[in-house]
Amino acid sequence: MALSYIGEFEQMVLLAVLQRGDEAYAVDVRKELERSAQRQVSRGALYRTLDRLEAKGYVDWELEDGNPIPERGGHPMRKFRVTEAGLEALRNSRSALLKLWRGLDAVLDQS
Amino acid sequence: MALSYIGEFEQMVLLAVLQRGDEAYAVDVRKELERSAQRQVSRGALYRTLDRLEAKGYVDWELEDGNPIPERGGHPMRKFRVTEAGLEALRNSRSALLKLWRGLDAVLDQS
DNA sequence: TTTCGAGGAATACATTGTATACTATCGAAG
DNA sequence: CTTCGATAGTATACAATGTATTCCTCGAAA
Repeated sequence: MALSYIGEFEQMVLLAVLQRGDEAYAVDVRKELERSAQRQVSRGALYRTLDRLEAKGYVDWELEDGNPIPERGGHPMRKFRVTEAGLEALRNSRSALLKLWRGLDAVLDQS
Repeated sequence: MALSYIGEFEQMVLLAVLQRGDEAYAVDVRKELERSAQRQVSRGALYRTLDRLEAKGYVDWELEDGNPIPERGGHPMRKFRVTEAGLEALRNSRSALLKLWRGLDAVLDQS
């Protein structure tokens, strides 16, 4: 199981974490996903995927530093970050897709 | 199961079929994949995926017209083609990824 | 007619995708 | 200080996808 496979949803979650920069709380990541991918994301689906990405070493997280207590109730919020390994995986996927898209713009571009 | 999900490998297989144009025999598709995605693809994996794509209506195929018999033994070769629904699915995936990549070039570009 | 190579199908199992239900914790209402 | 509701996260369960291994079938060469 050398280079573990990265699924499509995992890829999108990683990207959404990156997009959020310093504000990569699960809730924000979910909003980013629904906005960009135009699809519903259940909380369970997201947390499950984040856990798996963590197990692969593609993300890590810390409890927020500044204001330790979330706005209102609930568990302490985790702030996610993409690791170097995660970046590497993203680069690989992207590289492959770019190659496969090459020359197909006429068919794939939606105007 | 309204808009059925399209996995990453399915997406790549669709793209490889497109890339091959009129020569989209399974064998060629496999070569295209290994070349672009830099990864091994077992025959079983490919045929399984092609079958699923067919079940979703994303590809169809016909037995080759010109020379009806393969070069040497074996089953008749199937020539695959991406359907309009398949193109639609590809456009959706691509659109989502392009959105998620936006602004991350500095991190994602591998030189 | 036996062997061999090529294309494909069947089987089996691991990994991912996804929803639903559950737990815990805080602020506010009473 | 007890209850309620909202919020953040966890657990469980199952469907869909990813992937390899094995088997089958057909011609051609020997």
